[in-house]
Amino acid sequence: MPELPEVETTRLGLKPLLKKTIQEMVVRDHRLRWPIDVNIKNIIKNKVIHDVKRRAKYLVFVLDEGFLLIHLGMSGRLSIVSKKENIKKHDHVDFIFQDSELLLRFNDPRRFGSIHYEEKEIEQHFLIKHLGLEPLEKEFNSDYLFKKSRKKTQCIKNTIMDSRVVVGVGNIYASESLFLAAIKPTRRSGSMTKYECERLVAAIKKIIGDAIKMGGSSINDYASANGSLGYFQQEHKVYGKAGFPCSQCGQLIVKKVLGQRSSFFCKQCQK
DNA sequence: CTGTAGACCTGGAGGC
DNA sequence: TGCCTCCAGGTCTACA
Repeated sequence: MPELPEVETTRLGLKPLLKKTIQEMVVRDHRLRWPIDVNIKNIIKNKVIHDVKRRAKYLVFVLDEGFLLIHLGMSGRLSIVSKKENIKKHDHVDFIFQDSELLLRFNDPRRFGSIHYEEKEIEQHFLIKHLGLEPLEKEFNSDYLFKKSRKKTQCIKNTIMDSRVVVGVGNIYASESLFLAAIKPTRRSGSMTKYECERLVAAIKKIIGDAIKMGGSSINDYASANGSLGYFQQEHKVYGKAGFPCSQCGQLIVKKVLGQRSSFFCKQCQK
């Protein structure tokens, strides 16, 4: 999927939908990570989109009443396209608007994405309520990570990818952040010093912040809502670079599976 | 409570 | 060309 910077890039690309009224939601395939509730299309009909926010990797459409919650999973994409645009494979859902030649199209080959409606408090939704801090908020700091990592025996990479601790640190940015902080992904979380937590928090904020500024990582032609491509993938220092020399020291980058996910790092630079 | 493996699903790449 | 295996941006759920 899109990692957090890609979701944020998508969110920014959805601005043209503000103040538009949803005329119809067309569901061609309801079989997403959770089946799309058959009632949603009736509930959101004629509602106005007042804002599009983001919590973790969830896009939150603020309607007159209630919220539409969309997750892109691994391969999901939201694009604003012309009503005349041909329907392609995996174009599962369309949102059609009143007085508009454009529509919002949800495409997701692997169907790990999801679409939910929450009537009341979005923070109480079952997919949202357990979530930890946003990486860019100031409460996510070295004191917090140090406290959270105490007594943990798991690898630090798994801890920073745990959404109950901090959200939005996906597989690419976890490897990149650990490289920038010069910390081995296999380090036991409980062994992290206060200073290392400080470096890691700073690295996560820098990597994610920079990636957002650059429009995300366009792996496999990932594109934002307006079709533009991101450039952050050109900045990857270790992710997907197994066997290539480290940009810092020249030693070959290695790949190791942690928590069933590929992790990339430099044995020389990361301790 | 913690940590890990399995599950969901499609498609592309590479080997034979 | 076809078939097989492996791998992929996420994260919930079950189980030890």
